[in-house]
Amino acid sequence: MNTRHQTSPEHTGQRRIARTPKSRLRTDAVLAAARAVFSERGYEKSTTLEIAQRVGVSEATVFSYFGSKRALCVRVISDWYDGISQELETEVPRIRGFHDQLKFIVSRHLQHLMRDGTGLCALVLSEGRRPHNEFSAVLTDLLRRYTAPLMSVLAEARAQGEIRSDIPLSLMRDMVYGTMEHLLWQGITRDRMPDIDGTTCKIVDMLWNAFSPPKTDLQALRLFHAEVTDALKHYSEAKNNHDQ
Amino acid sequence: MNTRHQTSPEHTGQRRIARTPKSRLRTDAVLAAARAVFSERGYEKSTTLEIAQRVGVSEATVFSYFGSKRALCVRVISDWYDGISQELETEVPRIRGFHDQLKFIVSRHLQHLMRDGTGLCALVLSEGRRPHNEFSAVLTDLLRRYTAPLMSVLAEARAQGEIRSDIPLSLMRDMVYGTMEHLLWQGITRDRMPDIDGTTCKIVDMLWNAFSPPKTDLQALRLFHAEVTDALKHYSEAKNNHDQ
Amino acid sequence: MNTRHQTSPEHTGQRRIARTPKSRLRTDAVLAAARAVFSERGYEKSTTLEIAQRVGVSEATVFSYFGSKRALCVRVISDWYDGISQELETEVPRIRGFHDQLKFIVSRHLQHLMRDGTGLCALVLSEGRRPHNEFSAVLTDLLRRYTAPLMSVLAEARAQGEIRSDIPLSLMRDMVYGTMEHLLWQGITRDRMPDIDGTTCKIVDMLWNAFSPPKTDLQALRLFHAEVTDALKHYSEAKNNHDQ
Amino acid sequence: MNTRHQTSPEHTGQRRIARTPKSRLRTDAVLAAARAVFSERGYEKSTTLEIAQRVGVSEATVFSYFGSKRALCVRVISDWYDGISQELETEVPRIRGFHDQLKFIVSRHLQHLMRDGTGLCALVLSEGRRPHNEFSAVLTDLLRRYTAPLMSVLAEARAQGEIRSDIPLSLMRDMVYGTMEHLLWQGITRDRMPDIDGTTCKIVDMLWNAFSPPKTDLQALRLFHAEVTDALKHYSEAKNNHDQ
DNA sequence: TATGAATGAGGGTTCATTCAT
DNA sequence: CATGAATGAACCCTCATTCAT
Repeated sequence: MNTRHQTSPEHTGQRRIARTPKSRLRTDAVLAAARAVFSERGYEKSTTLEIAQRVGVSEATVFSYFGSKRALCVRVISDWYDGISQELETEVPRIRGFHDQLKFIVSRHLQHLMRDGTGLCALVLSEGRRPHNEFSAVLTDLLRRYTAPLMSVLAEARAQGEIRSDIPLSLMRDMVYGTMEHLLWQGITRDRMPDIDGTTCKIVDMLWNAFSPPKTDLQALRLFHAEVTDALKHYSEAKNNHDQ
Repeated sequence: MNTRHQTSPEHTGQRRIARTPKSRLRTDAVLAAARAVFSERGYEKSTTLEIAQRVGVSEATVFSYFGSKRALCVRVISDWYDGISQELETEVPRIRGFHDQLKFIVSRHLQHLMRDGTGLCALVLSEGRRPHNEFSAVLTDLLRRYTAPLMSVLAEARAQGEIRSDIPLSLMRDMVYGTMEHLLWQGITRDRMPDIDGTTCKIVDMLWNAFSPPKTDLQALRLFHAEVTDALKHYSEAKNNHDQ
Repeated sequence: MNTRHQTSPEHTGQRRIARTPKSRLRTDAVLAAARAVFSERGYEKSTTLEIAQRVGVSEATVFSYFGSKRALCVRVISDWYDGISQELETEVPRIRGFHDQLKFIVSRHLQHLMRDGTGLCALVLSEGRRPHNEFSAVLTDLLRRYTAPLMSVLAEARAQGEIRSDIPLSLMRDMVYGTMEHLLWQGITRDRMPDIDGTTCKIVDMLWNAFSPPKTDLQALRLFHAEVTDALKHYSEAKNNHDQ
Repeated sequence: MNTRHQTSPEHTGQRRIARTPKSRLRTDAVLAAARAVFSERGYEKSTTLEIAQRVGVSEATVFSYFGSKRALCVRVISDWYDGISQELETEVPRIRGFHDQLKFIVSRHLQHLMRDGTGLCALVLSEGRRPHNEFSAVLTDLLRRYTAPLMSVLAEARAQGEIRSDIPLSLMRDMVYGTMEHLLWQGITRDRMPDIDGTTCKIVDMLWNAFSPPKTDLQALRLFHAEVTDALKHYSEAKNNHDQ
């Protein structure tokens, strides 16, 4: 949750605050409050004053730890991406088989998005994805890292012939993430979140079918079925004639 | 594009403005400017001043036509939903067959989202979907109407046994819309929009497979294949024995 | 006082306010208040709030007329320079003779600097002359225009042989303006301003002597004096001898 | 550079710091950093944080040595005045003759103002001369001491009849300092400083002429010339008559 | 002695909204 | 009907200064 990757300390606008254990607690407290406020109100409607008040410090203190409102929000979103990215990077490679890998990714994703309530989910999906906005520069990299594990899994599956080759991987990725995110949007809108396990299975099942190679053997079988049926018909007719 | 359904005049905050043809032109001009500005900047960063300036009127005039910035934005988003909803409601019933209906819906959806540039797409997907925000009440209904045609199509397909019955229709809807929207987000982020026709086909193909009933016939065929193969083996063995 | 030269309306950051006669009065009122506050406190210590309060309007109104504190101050300083520049440009060419031209320039300069109290003088001399500060760009041109009349006068005087040619004109200019400005600084510091007319005469007299060509005729006269004295001495000696 | 005259320790706000050799080094380091920062940014735009960082200590430490930002700046300016005042007080009395004394003062002044770059010059001339500002009280005395050597030289010259007596000495002082400072302002503004020696000679030459007593002897000479010429004419006429 | 940390007190600027004309 | 003008209410951010450790 705190392995800073792209944003070195200097770039966060942090000022005057050293790295003592005590200040570390404050940093986390501010981060938690910011996460909460941004989640509840969205970026624009959140105020640094409210964040400060929730921590029980002055606004100036917040600015000591994070040089600007924007930097604070970037950090909140970064941490979210860091969390799930790190988990996927660690766990996915240990899993064998495309089906289980996909299932793991979907499952964890739903968990993460739902864990901090609907608000953070909205923040990440909404504020974190506005085009040309102030965050894009930083977030582009985060997004790439975040989708990388799925892309690897898809690429390997394709190499193994486990998924169809007539569809760009990016479109498959869109289907995976899009389905989940839309599902969550609906949940957010209606304030009712779905059951994770059941939903995971259903989604993965659909995705599996969507990604499976064209059922050439199915068609072959149908052909075969027709031929055999035809053959048997002739055979039985012949036999009948013969027996008669 | 302008058949007002859910928002009666009072709710838009409209004041003092009669419904003369002239005022009608003004209304449309303001709406067009608002659509442009909101698309380019997002709701929070748009200003009523800029909207007024693009129309060439004063801010006060804008407020005469639409009582508040919020009402104006609601109207812009409503119109977008109205447009596509109306089109789907009219056209979809004329189409026969689940596959073509699905294809039509996907195709039109992509078209609409991409038509006014990435901005409006972002507005609808982002501003128009924030939880608990000022728009939710109105937009919930719009969303329902907007997804209704797809839900009908899915329901009928299920009734016909054309799609699997072990998955909630809402999850299928999430997969349809989610895939498209994620695809568009990516396009927005990278400022490069996909080719509509090709993408439509690919998406529909994947969805078709995802939604198809468990391949009971495939499995039946496999079973049949096994049986026939076995039978033929016995037959040929018997024949051999017989011939010998 | 209001012939805007370098700063076109758009560059002043003015917003929303048209050019009606009424708004013109407000503009002037704000300008007057700003001139007073900037004069009393200097740029950095002045607040837009105080300026607004002196006019009896809200801060926001001030920002409607002048887009920023800086623009307001630039305008105050510009107006000062405009005033004196315009006067000099109009009047100086009508005057014959280097001495009277110089006298006019010095006199008017002292008048202008002292008219609005010591404060504005300090503003112009201090804030308006900081190197590399936010105003420099605009003020460089103003300064040039402001010193141009003197430079012309000096150049012409030099062409006429009325002033010495072994000193750069720029150094003469420094002596003219420097003397006056230092004089005023002293007055500001001690809060006691000098009498204009008497001081003007004294300054001009010193400058006249400073700028006059090396007294070649004086030296010639000295030589002549020596020769004549010598001659007379011989003459009287000769006469004495003769008389004896 | 550090002979404290007017500011006793209490007035500088200095607190808690003893006068150990070590603390002395710190004091000097802080002073040097402050001089640099104030020079580069001007008083208002300088921050105690930046000063502290350049020394490599905490802001609190700076406040231990100098009780306030203001006190620190007063000290910087005081030191500058101390430096030049002390030099002038020591050296000027050793020089004989008004001309050389004036030349020395001008030369040293230009040197000092230009030595630390344009910044300190601007600080002293601009921040250090604002009316009614927080520094005035202290600086008035500094200024007096700083101008004293010149005033003495002028007073003596007047007593000797070497300079005209119809001009207040203060006005002469304004011309001396004003010329130099304006010259330097121009240099600062254009970021190009003049050559010291050549400029000194030219300035002193002009000042010399400006201050010289009214050329009563010139007029006497003219009168004398007229008389002698006349006398000679009569003489030659008489001689002619006599010879004929 | 030195400093990490906190903050009070503003500061400039923005903008949706109102209302008299 | 249209609008010029005014503004209340925030908002983000800065920084000299204090104080416990």
